[in-house]
Amino acid sequence: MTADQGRPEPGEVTAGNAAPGQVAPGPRAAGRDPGTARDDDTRTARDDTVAHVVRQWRAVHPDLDTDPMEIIGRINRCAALFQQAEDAPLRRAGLSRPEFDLLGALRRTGHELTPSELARETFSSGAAVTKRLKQLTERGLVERRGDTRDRRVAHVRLTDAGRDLVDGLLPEQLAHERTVLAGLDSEGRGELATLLCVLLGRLEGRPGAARVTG
Amino acid sequence: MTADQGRPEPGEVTAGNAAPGQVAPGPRAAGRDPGTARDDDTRTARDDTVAHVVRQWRAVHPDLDTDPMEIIGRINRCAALFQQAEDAPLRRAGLSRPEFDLLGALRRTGHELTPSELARETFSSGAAVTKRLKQLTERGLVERRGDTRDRRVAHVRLTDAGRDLVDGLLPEQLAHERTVLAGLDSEGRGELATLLCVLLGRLEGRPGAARVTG
DNA sequence: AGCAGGTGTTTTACCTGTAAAGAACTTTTC
DNA sequence: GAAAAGTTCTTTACAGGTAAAACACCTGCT
Repeated sequence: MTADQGRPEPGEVTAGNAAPGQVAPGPRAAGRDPGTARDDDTRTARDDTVAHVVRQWRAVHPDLDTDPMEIIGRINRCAALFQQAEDAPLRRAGLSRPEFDLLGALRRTGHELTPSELARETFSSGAAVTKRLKQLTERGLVERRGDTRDRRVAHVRLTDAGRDLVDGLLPEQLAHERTVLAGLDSEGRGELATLLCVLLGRLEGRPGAARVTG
Repeated sequence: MTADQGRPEPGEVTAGNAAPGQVAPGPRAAGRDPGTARDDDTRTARDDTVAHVVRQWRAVHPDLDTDPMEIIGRINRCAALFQQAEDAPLRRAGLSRPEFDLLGALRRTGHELTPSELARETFSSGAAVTKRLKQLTERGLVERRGDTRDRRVAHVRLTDAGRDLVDGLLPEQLAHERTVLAGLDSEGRGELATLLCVLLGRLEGRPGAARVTG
């Protein structure tokens, strides 16, 4: 990911999240589930931070269905770690992620945007955008001009320097993402994208956005 | 997810603003993608905020392989939206998510923890933990006592009020997560957990953590 | 002992985000 | 054509995070 979508939280990550999520789909009671591999003894499998946390919750609340943690916890944690890793190159270029997201929004839309549009695109508040624009303008990465008919609105565009900066950083970010994703084969990646798409569909509002397989 | 993991960014997501959904994505260009299996036209699927953003990038940088965004972008966005949704009940209880994560760490481990252990468990900085503990102590949710042998260290534990608060909130969080996950069938959830586990394995350091099936 | 060096926790200075209020305009409405 | 109402953007006051330094305390070496 990269410029633009939301980060889970403002601030920075701090990295952390761990979450408890959930694990198996199964009707909590039964114990092992067949389909989903998850045994701790067999070895390697399912042994990440989240698995550990889930085990702790189960020990303390044996009655609670902790399955959701297996997914949500991992989503949160993956997001945190991805962002943490990708923040480094950004810092090197003197940008914070929110700033990069803003520049990215301008770059990908290809045209000028008003502050409110930028706020919507980057999922941040208007006040935050104002502040970021102030800094980015001072650094010569964006320029602004007032609207001719409606003097309340401003139009923001990338300078050449801003465009070059984004264009230089983007491939690097994608390359890192590709590296991590290489842990999955092509099929797995497609599957993952599809499943996340369904989830995101529900989160973004669309109720029955489940149709994926036609 | 719930207590404990981190949020992707400190700050929070700020995501706050919610994104109402995104404006209409006018699919400006047609761009089909060749290599990656995925077709957007045939059915409803693949039409979320991330899909829109990816289309924009492809239009501007046709040469760039934007595939990773389909996954990473969705992970980030899902994390942001989940947290945003789950922050509401927390606020109602007078807690921020980082605070809840801290309390959750104490609850699930079942015993006292030192500030450094709490920092590690919640993936946050020591300084941040110090500040949170100060507040939580004032509110009577945690208690601290000094170590007897090493007077530098402190031991923090939940008060009854703190324990009850977590126990009251946790089921609510899980219920919400379950609702969203209901968009996937049992098999899909298992698949998703497995794929994320592989990803997280790589992100958390383990190099060849791909073996999941034993 | 005495002290160099390491660890656990807190403090300080600063930065950035948010919510709410404010300022500057435009559009509505009577 | 004003006043009322709605927008767009900025400012203000404040909450909470971080990095780096400060503290307080242990350990090990001599």
